Amino acid sequence: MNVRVEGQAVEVPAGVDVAAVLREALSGKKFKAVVAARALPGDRLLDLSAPLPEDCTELVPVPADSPEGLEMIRHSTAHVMAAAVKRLFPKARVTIGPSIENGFYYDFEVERPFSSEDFPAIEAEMQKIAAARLPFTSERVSKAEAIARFKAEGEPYKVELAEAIADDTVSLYTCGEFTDLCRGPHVPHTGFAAAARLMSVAGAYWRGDEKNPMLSRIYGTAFADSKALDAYLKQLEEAKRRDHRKLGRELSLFTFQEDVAPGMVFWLPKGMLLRAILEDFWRKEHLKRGYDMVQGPQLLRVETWQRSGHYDNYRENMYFTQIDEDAYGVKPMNCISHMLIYKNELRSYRDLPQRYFELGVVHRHEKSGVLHGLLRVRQFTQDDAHIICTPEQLEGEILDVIHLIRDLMGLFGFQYKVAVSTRPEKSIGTDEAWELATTALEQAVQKAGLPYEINEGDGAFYGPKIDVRLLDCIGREWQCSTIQVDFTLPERFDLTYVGQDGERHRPVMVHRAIMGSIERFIGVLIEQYAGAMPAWLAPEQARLLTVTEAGDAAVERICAELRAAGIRATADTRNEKLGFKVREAQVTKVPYILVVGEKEVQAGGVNVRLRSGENLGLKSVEEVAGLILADAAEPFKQGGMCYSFA
RNA sequence: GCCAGCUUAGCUCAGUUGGUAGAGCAGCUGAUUCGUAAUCAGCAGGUCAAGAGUUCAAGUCUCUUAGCUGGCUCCA
Repeated sequence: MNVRVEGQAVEVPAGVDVAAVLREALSGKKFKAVVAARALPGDRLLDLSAPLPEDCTELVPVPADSPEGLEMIRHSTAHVMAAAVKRLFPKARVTIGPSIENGFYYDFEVERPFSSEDFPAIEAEMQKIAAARLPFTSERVSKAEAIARFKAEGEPYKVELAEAIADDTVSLYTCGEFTDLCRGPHVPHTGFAAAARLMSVAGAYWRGDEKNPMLSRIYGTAFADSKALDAYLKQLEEAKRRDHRKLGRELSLFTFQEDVAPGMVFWLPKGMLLRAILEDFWRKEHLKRGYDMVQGPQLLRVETWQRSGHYDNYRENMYFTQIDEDAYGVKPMNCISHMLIYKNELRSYRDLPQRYFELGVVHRHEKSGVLHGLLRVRQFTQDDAHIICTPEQLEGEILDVIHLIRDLMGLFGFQYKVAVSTRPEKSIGTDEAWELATTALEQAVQKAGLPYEINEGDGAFYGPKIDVRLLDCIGREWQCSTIQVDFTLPERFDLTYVGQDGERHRPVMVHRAIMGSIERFIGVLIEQYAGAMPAWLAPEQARLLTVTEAGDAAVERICAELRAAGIRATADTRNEKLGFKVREAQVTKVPYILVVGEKEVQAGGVNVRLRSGENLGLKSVEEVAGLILADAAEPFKQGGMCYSFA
């Protein structure tokens, strides 16, 4: 048979393995860095030791440092780690060990959970296995035989996994004395697992279910070579410098007092100013886009939460308070108030859609282990809105919301992922309603031209949703925007509008948040900009520095002028050396550093230094004010930027 | 809530085989008046997260609780 490899035709006798074909076609050196091959047609990923498929017409080598190659190295390294663990802890039971983004993990059932103190021994054993360059060999056996073998080895989790496989035969991979149930493929030998590092331990439930036993998980990472591994570890260190919790302290933005109010933010003057600017911008943007601002009470009577279903479904996350005979629930969401505002008068189809916007402060008693700086707190502010509309208006309303999401994310340059979540098993509402809402969501995302994935069965019990997730500095995903279609609450609260026919009809409600929570959004924002906020958001836009006290009067005067022009300027007239004051302004990320010394006093201007270190030289006060104001112009005001009403 | 680790001055961290606490930065006081990332000196600052236990003696060993960090489950 004839096969093409990188454009070159190779003559292959039947039954020859993939490695032999590649070796024939490629130079020896190039072949070393190849860990697998793709077979066309069919796009199958093959072990190098696998026999070449009969129908194969083309082979594409998979290099070790390609995304696919790395995935294989990591998956194989997970096996090597499991082999090392079984040598050191023979009683450990193996479960699963996939590759994940940036690494891999393996879950074990052990008497004593692993701690990072176990890492040196495990890593040393892994190095031994890697140095031995043991081949990964695969075999296909009957399901019954695999189950019998895992039973004999005392591996109940593997038995359970094998039993769940639909096929009659299963594939097993062996390296050294360790055999694992695995679909493969794997790298040719354990030498490819040499550039590995164990990262952390974690408890993880078997199959991700809280009711199952907790396993001990070891996270690790692996790369094609040690140089790439070192580069990755260095990059992780760099990323930690952008951690919003560290920057929040360094830039005096916010603080936590864990003993007093765990999971709740104390906003310091600069952080509160940043937040106020962001909120102010956001309110104006909502008014421009046809929303009305409303605000409901912080507490609602318990009976109302019973009616909404929160008392039955969400009680463990709510705070309650009681005075005399009156019991109240602190709101965990804003939707109830918005519906009650809708119901305040009789609505006509001419009034729809009603779009209620609220920067609503909500409290949710999150489990203690999940809190994380600004990104996961117990008291937070949602940029929440509820759109109450007719079924016919649904798709257009959703499209507008998606445009708003796209504009905001584009404004800050965020990378984000969109997912449409469909009807879960436990849900309420008619098939038609679900169909209508899901279609509306999907069509809107498609019309907006956003790539998205479908999360089958991941919707809320009352309706399907769109979620948008942003990445923090080390690549963790945080859900921010959400659009949810809801038929249930309008039903429960008997929302109606009078149609053209004079009859009462049931409106649909869309719950939506764009930033998600102001706290979380600011947290991700700080990491996105590494603390150097754009001029329009910077709490302190310009700082005037004196060289000696001879400049004090000029600096005070210029500072007042800039403030009068609407610039957030401060003056640093402390008796310190200029270098000291410049450094301090620079580390606190002030966008404009304005120096006033003898020269500038005489010329009647300031010396302009940017936080990048660039020096723009002497400029008049008017010039500088113009410069800063242009730089700090509110986004969306600037020529059509980000706008997309197509 | 579950698993592992951590908690020493406002911040970042030292602290020996158990012998009763130390630095830098920040703060305060004074000197210094200086040109683009750290001027010098002095002073002050701690129930070593909280509680209990072992011990002649605990920052150090054991247990309990709280909080934090990284995960799991959940979630904006």
